[in-house]
Amino acid sequence: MTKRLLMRGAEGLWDHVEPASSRELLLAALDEFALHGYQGATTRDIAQRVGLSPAALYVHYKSKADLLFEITRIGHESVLADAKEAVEQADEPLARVRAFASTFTAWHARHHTLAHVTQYEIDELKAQQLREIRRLRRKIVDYLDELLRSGEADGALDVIDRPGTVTAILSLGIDVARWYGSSPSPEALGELYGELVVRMVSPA
Amino acid sequence: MTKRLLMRGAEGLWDHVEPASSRELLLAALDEFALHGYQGATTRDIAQRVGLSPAALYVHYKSKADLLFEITRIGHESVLADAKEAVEQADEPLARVRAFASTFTAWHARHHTLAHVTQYEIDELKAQQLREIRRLRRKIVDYLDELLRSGEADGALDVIDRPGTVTAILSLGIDVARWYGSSPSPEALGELYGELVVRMVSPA
Amino acid sequence: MTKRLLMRGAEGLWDHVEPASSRELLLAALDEFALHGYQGATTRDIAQRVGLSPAALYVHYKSKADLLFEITRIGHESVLADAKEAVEQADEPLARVRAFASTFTAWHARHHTLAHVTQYEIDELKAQQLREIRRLRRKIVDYLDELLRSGEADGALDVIDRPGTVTAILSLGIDVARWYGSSPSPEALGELYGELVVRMVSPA
Amino acid sequence: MTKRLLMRGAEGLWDHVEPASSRELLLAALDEFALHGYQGATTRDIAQRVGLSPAALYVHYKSKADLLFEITRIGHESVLADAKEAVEQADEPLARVRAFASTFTAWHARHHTLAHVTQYEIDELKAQQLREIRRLRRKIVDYLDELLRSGEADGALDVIDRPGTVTAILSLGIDVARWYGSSPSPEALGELYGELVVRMVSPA
DNA sequence: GATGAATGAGGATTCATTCAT
DNA sequence: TATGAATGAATCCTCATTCAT
Repeated sequence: MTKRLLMRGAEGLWDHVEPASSRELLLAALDEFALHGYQGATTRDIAQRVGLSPAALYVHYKSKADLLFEITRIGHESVLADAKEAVEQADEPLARVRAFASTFTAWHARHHTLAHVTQYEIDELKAQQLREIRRLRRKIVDYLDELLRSGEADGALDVIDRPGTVTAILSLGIDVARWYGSSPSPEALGELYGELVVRMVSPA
Repeated sequence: MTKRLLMRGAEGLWDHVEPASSRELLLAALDEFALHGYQGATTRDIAQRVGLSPAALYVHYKSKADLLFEITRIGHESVLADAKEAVEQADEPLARVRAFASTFTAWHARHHTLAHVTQYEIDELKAQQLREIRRLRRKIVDYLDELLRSGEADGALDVIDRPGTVTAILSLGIDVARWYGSSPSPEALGELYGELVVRMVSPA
Repeated sequence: MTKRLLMRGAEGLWDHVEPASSRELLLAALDEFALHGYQGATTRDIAQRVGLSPAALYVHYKSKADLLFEITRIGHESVLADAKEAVEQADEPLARVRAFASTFTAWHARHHTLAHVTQYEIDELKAQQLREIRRLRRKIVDYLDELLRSGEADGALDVIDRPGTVTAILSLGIDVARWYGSSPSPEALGELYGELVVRMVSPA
Repeated sequence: MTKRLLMRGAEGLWDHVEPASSRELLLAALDEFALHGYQGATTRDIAQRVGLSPAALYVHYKSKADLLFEITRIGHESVLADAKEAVEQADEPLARVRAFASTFTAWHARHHTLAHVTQYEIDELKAQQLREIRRLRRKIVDYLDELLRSGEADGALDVIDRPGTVTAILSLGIDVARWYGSSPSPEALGELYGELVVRMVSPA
């Protein structure tokens, strides 16, 4: 079952999207959004990537924005699942923070295409969908915030400014999506950033 | 004269753009790009913001992409100038790194509109202009890298992975442009991030 | 069946263009090009003539230049077919030259709108398409050249300067497209020019 | 005085246009019109060719169409002058027709750039100017017509269809402007076409 | 004479989306 | 499910021309 959880967070990210045409269109949209940005991507090119006519897209999705919504929803759920799972395997507060930071970072490297869209294109969503995405986002912030808070309470962590530190830790991971190409490996990068974050919150 | 330097990097960012219409168009473009993204911004709206006809834009700039280029060029030059000036006022390696991180961060908060465009829209530039912007970008990376290197040589810094740490420090600052609205103050945020970065590179 | 051949070269010029909208757009473009020149014609007016939106044009053709290409291709193929067919019905060299000249001339009068575009707008084509049109053009030149050459060999014709005479004969026909309105009848004009050309190449 | 006439018709075609800027603009317009057609040519490019601002053009000419008018007027006057002068130096009807044809043809080769504009762009003129140009054109037609008529009366010429033959002779010359590049020499081409025309109108 | 700045009126083309089939 | 044909609205950009200086 550990395996199943891992897959949900990582490999099997798209398996549940049915039928195949829907899934293929979603993946094509992801690539096009990552390549040209949401505005720069065209429904024509997305459909063409899958070998369908532009009209076929509307059989599966109500609009171009719907594609973006599905993608960012899956993205946000996936990071959170990955991070939670990693955190739960550690006991010590410091280890838990390290687990969060390195997994969160590694996710952004491993899925940098998805991460890019997930993090930088959400402003293109319409109000209703944007609200739903923001709810997922807040869940991530709250989860990390609680991690720090309980560690502080313990005396196991020395946090200067909790909200500010939360933002900083997330920034380190998110910004990876801006520059990551293929190296260093997601794992190596995650490890390094985990250590940097540990230093940020370790008592002197 | 300190004042003059400060102005070059910060307040007087646009004063040298002449004539007035050129400057106003540049500022209007900046706002529109920040609001809707480069692709989403229209030349009509940019011109309208200044009270000129759409055609007037082309009296001053060869294309929409040219506006973006000018903006990002000014942006990159401004951060680097700001950061350098702050660093030069500190003596100790640790203090210099702190100066860099806090100034770099504060710049991204203070000029978050400009910073947003500068950091997230450069992919829309054509090859030639992109190359020039990348040159400026490398200058910033190299400058910080040298700061860490010389501190390490001194024994004043403990850097785990220099290139990785350079990226992390820059990420902290750059990502501010993604989320910053109006608080905390650029100075406060800079101070916090400066301290976090100091912890990242302080010897145990 | 003679009738069928005649139609291929003349009446049925556009029948094979499918679907109807494509054909109608092509004919509308022909009229607009003839009326205002290629540059002066607008895609808006072309579409409007057919009762379609400007965008509809791009469902059927990649660009305005594509319309011009199709028109000139059909034009060139049609003259050559007409001329060849007429020539093949004559036996004597002099009669064959007369057949060519009168048919070539009559074609330019009968289809003077098409002829105008075919002869005077090809410079607006892009390199690749221009090359293809020039290939067709050379076929016509070569065909007439061979007609004169074999007649000379026979001793049936007295040609002063073969390439120059070829050019002159073609010029007589082509220039018709510049001035022709509605009279004299294509047939009458063809007959006259046939006779003039016969005089040009008859032995004393 | 022969010299003066020659110059009026040929070399000194533009000398009388004053001041220099006016003349240079006219020549620049000629080149641009020949290169891109009247519609395709831009006032910007015309002015740039002379090193002036686009606005300068309007100091010298009322509009782009005015430039075209001046050019075509000069062109028409020049051919007619050339042809008349040549005809007047011959005595025999046949020789006079030959002189007309060869000179008219040679002019179109020698001044093929000017000839192109003169012959193919007049439709772009506004009614008033078009009328004036047509008047000049009719003068040429009438002159040639009278040449044939008097030759016929003499019995020196055998003309099948006078108006048709007039058109044919003019066509031979005019069409040169469509294809002429740099060879054969204007004189050689004129000689050939003169001979072809002589054959057209010689008694058996 | 000459020009820098400005503009009104388009111009070709693109695009998300619809709908009858 | 899928698509060919169609479109309304927009987009960037161009151009002949004007006018205050």
